[in-house]
Amino acid sequence: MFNKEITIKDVAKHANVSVATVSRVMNGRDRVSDATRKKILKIIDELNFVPNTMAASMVNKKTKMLSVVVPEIQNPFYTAVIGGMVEVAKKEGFFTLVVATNGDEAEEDEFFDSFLGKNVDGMILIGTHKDAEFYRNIRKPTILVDRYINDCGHDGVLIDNFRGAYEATRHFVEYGHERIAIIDGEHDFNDGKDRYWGYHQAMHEGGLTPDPNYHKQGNWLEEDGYRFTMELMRSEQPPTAIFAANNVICTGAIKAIRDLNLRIGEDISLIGFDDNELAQFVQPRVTVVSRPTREMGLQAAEMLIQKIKGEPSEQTKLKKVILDVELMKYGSVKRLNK
Amino acid sequence: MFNKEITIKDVAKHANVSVATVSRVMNGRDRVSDATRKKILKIIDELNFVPNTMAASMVNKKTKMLSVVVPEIQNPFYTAVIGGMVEVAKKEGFFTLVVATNGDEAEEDEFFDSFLGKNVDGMILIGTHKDAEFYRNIRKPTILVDRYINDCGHDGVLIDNFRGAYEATRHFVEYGHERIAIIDGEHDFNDGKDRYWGYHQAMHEGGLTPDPNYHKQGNWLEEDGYRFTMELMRSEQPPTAIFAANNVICTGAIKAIRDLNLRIGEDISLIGFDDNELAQFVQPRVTVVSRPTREMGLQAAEMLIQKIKGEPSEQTKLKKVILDVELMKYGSVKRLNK
DNA sequence: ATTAGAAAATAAAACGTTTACATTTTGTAT
DNA sequence: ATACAAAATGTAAACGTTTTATTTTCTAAT
Repeated sequence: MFNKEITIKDVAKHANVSVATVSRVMNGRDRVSDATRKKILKIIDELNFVPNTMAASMVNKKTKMLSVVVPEIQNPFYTAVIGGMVEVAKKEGFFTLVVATNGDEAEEDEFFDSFLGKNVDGMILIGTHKDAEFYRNIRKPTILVDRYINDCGHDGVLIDNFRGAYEATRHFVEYGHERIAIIDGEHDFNDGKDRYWGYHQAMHEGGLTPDPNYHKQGNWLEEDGYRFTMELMRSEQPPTAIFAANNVICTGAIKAIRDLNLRIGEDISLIGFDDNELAQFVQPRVTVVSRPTREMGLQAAEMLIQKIKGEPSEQTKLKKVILDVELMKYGSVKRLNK
Repeated sequence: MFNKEITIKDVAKHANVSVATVSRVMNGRDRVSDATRKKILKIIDELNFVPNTMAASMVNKKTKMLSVVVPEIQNPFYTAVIGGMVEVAKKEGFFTLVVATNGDEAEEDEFFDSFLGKNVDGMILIGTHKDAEFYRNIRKPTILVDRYINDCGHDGVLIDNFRGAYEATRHFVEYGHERIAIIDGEHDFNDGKDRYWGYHQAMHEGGLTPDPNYHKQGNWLEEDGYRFTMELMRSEQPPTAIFAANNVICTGAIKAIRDLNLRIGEDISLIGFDDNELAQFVQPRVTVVSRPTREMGLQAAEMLIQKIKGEPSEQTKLKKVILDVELMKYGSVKRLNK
């Protein structure tokens, strides 16, 4: 219980060699004779020696730690990204520091000031800041996920938000819908903005003019989905279709539709962006724009580690990886024409 | 981009003082004249100096890092615990390392070997190992959450699984149910075991003998909930009530009931352990044994930090904190008697 | 003006590694 | 046996802090 921590020196002493030799067998760097290697390995095992990574970090400037910064830790989208990242990181021998900023710029600042500044090899960032300046100040290898800020100076892993919304809306149009509503939120980040304009373009291409009364902007929250769906359906001329621009809005919409005693795919057609438990449960299952959440984490982590390992000279051009979305048609859209 | 990292030495040089003095103003430890303090603070700000925590850790043996080890990172129960923990940790100036073991003992071992052994001030552990030995070998301040192993030598934060299951079952009995089934999993850990015996006791107290045919043991998975519910309801003499011993089993049960075209609270009564999205959605809402997930994280983190800060002499007795559960009656249990 | 004592500041050791360079040992060809 | 290259190991500096022991500076009482 009170035995002092065992250091490389203890191992060296027991093995009758210098610390350098011990260090060498641990890192497999230089050559060491087979005999001594075995001897040292045995002693390491006997003494239960585990090297102090921080001491090592001091000299080689690698901490073998990554960090992932997300707005909140309980949203399934973020945990999926984190899950993917942790998996890759572990495989490559990195540990992952998880930081939640609560979507608060000040908290994000604080974090950067206090810790990250120095001790992490790289990070994956789902940022809250909206100014490119903030991101340009980050000197560590960094990958932006989901929310990309132009001129930020970092690589990104994104999905094609525009296309997702476009496909969803086009699906409505093809099925003969004309009164198509969209529930989204502030256009603070490109992702949300793109979704709106994807909707917009598909409307125009279908010969429809987006009606401002059918565009409900909240805060991307479940309660917005609920409230606006109620509002829309109780209006004089309710829409025949609703596009819920993110997962929780969709959840809210489903609940509202239920509480209004309406039938999905019959009284009202619905498409959600991003899958979710409820959309899968109700019948018919809700058609959704599915995005590869876990893959985003995997991809981002791979790019990050690549970057960390790579020569500094390999300063390639900035890279944005756009992962594809897919419209999963499950039958929550009623066919009106033909 | 390529400017060298700024160290405490640079600050000292610019301020014309020794590094010791700079260190002192940073830590507020010793006294420093007001004039020099101001001067140094200004320089720190100007140079944008952020101290290297690892170097500091080397000498004072505190990393200001906590770690939380969970079986998986996508289960809402674990993320809730993590969320609570991260919140407390941040407030106290600690960062949180998240480790997922995938419920695999070998992975858990590997983790302990490689990193945690030394570089974290303490940890919260939702362990996969079943042997007390494993836990006794952990020399760091550690709090076990949810799954407690006797004689492990660490404090724990738990919920009253026995009582939760007992209350649920008693509720069934009071409403006149006699054919009460339970779907659970292996009794590897005390939590699961206790739930079964809580059910068991309530049955006996209600003058009922638990029927082995009504006890379905799977692997605590959603598919088990689905499969066993199907099985039970299609049997010759289906139960009138089912107790789903965890959140995902309950989800599976709800889906099965839906697919069987049965009505919850009418054709079959259901109680789940731990709340979940679906249980909240269906109508009537499913009665659940609710446990304070986030609070578990908060409580555990507080105890942990307390322990870390405390004098080593304060070797108090082991402490198990049992948080209370609550049976939330929402109407998925039909009244059969009276 | 002197000096004791407090206050402020410094010098240097320590933390546990890695690694460039130096030295010793071993092996090989003459 | 000798010379020399290659292999194995050792020595010591470095990483960026904190902290103890020590020195310098200041304050105030004589």
